Amino acid sequence: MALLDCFSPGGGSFRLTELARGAGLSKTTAFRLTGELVRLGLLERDGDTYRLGGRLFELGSLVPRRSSLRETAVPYLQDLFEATRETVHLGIRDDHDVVYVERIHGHGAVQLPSRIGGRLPLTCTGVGKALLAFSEGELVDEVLAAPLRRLTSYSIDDPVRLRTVIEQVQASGIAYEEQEAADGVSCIAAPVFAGRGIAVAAISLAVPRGRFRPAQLAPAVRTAALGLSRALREGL
Amino acid sequence: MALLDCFSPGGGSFRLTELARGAGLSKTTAFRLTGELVRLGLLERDGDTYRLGGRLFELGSLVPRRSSLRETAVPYLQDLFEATRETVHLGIRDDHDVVYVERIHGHGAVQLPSRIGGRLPLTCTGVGKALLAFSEGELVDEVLAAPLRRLTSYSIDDPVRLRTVIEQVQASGIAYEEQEAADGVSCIAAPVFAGRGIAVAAISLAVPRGRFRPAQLAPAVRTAALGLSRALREGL
DNA sequence: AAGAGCTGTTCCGCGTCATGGAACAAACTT
DNA sequence: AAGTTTGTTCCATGACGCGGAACAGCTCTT
Repeated sequence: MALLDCFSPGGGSFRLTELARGAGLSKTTAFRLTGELVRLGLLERDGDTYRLGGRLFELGSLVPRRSSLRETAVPYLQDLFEATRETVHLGIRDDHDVVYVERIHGHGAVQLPSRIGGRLPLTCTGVGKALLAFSEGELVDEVLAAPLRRLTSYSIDDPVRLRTVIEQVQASGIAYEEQEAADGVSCIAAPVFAGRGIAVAAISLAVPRGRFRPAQLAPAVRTAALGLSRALREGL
Repeated sequence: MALLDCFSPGGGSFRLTELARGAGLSKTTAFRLTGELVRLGLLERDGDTYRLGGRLFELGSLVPRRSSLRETAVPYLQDLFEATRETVHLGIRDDHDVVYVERIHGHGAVQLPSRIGGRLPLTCTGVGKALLAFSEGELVDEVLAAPLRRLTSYSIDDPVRLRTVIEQVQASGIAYEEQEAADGVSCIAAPVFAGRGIAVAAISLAVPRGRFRPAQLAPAVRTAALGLSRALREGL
């Protein structure tokens, strides 16, 4: 795992020595372990560089919560994309982060820090705020107690201000985010419920700041989120 | 890996004893190893049952070939879905199997054996035939030499017949498949090229047999495949 | 009610197998 | 041509993973 974690931020490829250093192993053991990982399909070797292996992709696609959610969500994300032609996200919460499960975009999509399987702080993203606002008990307090991470100069780092934002989300059922995750792009999100009151996922639209029209986008996002919520309830 | 492989066919959840048996380990070591895997996030424990962990999803999403292909392909798959409203597949080859990388479908989608990250024999699927027809040198011979697996009663198990089918695909640039992977559903596919002549992926449409109109679907599939091919070339 | 068959969990002594330093060859840079 | 990388092999040492045995909690059976 120490070796595989070297790839965690953004994939890519590494040489043996880099992996050994990154994992804190001696070159000898790194050599033997990478050989083993290649044999298992978890790593692939191309000349003298290593990258993550296809086996990981297959195993990762089998993770239950993620893959079943994704499967039933796709049609609703699809509808939302067709109605708005903007980048659609589906995310879930893990600890204090949002993990993106699906992302649908058209040809000229804006560059975003979100990536399927990627993590971002709950507090900097529309999906994160929607998840946080409808999370169990003391999570909001926990998150507000920790120092708030920032991704841009617009990211909210004041716990007091963030709390009122969260309360607005709870009242309206819609979360906004304006350039807090990436410069020049705003975001509108809605929570997805499976049972009572706590969100199991959230859907968002990421829109270039120039054409951000919340009044037109909000109903579409809500509709998608409600449709998915209903589908998840019926699926059970 | 022996433990993780227990989940390989279709995910789900298992108890400790099942995992020990499935992996060929003593209950004691299975206990210790599952504990370790849970600690690493590769497994999740819920009461007395285990399932694959979120970490695997994240690592799997970082696998380079898969994720970059997927990222640039999504808009084209999107277009294809909107034009046809049928289930869209994107697959690559691994050994003698096709591995599905993306799948887009609408609300009333047909039940299919294909799943993202799932494997099916090259010879039973549209995507597989397209990949096989434009693969390197001796792969066709290799595949035809091995006994041909069957998924339905329509699956081709005669090497001679399959060879002529492959040659038709090579000539036309379009692969057909009729109920060879699942009863009641047919398929039309086109190869995606990155450089010269060998396919790096393939795009397919899966259509209920009742409304399978190849003449109307073929141009759409080819257009999507050509568009993606161009995007991959320019991306490099 | 009390046993029989499960489950997951802990303990522990044996023996294996992973470890990392040292030495090596090849391919770079200087 | 010397020097510093790289990946690779060898090997003695000892830590640590191994599985059998024993235990505790549970559900059924009788």
